[in-house]
Amino acid sequence: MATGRAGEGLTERLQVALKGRGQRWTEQRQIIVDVLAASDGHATGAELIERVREQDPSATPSTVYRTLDLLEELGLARHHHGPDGRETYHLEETVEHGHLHCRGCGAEQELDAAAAAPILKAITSTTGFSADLDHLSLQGLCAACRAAQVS
Amino acid sequence: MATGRAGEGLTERLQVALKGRGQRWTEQRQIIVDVLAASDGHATGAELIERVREQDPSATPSTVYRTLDLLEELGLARHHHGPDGRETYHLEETVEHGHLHCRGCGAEQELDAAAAAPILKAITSTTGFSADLDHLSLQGLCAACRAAQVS
DNA sequence: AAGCCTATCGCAACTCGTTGCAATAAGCAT
DNA sequence: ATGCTTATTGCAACGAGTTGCGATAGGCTT
Repeated sequence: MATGRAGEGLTERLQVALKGRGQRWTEQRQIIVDVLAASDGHATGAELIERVREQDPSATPSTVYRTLDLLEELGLARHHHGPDGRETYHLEETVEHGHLHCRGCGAEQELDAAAAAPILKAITSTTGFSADLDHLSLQGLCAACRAAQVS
Repeated sequence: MATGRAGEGLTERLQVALKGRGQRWTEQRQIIVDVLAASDGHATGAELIERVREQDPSATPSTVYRTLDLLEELGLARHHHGPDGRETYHLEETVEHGHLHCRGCGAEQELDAAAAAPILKAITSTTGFSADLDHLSLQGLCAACRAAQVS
């Protein structure tokens, strides 16, 4: 985890996928993928840019965001929006998961596929809608804060 | 519907609530509330600013956003983030509801409290988390798109 | 090895939203 | 009505993210 260097398999998969679409493998993209791999968990766009810049000061926001979009198209990365609307990215390697933001204590907990299954099922059965777990970002009160609010 | 003028009761409620907090009732705020009331359904921050400007060209983004925040504190308005992270506001008068964005056809459907109940219950029972319906903004595939995707 | 096509990059300008600060004005007390 | 306190406004600068465009450079062809 968080090796600081994308696994060889990952880089190769990318090169092949890009070539197949007539797209190119560049040093910049290597760096961005590495940074993303090193930021296991989540990172905002701004954070990623900052870290990429440490390795290549000439990198610009547009390039980073465009690469991030590309990685999403390839199904390699995902992004979701936090409660403030800011973007957060993570590698697809990371298990697909949802997010729960507590507006009481500000804590953020993850929601893995197993825990989410009953929820997604409830959504489908009441609305016919099949929701993407990765975009499931809820805000509310966690159990602890609800207990504390008995007041 | 969409009267273009906030109901008298609404304005009065606001004035009282503000006074109670040592805050002030201003022409700007009247305009913003009116615009919000006229935009039945939802409107992005930028849209609201534009409409407010039609009535008062001297209004600035900061004022509008600050007023919107205030209205939320008072429980009079709500905002949520669309799939692109942009903000969308609506009056609290509007029934509390969630949102479902279909990534297939781009349609957006609302999720009323009754339909959401089983979902919220599932969330609470599997995570102990009590989610806010108004921040429930899901992305996925609607029934129609899923059917069309049988491919 | 040289050349060509075009994907990618960096720049600059722009949109949406936020924040600090000084000037204005709302609403209370006199 | 006059003055005082301070909430609110407008401005200007900033942070995050996006987009158009000319310049660079990747990688295939010859």
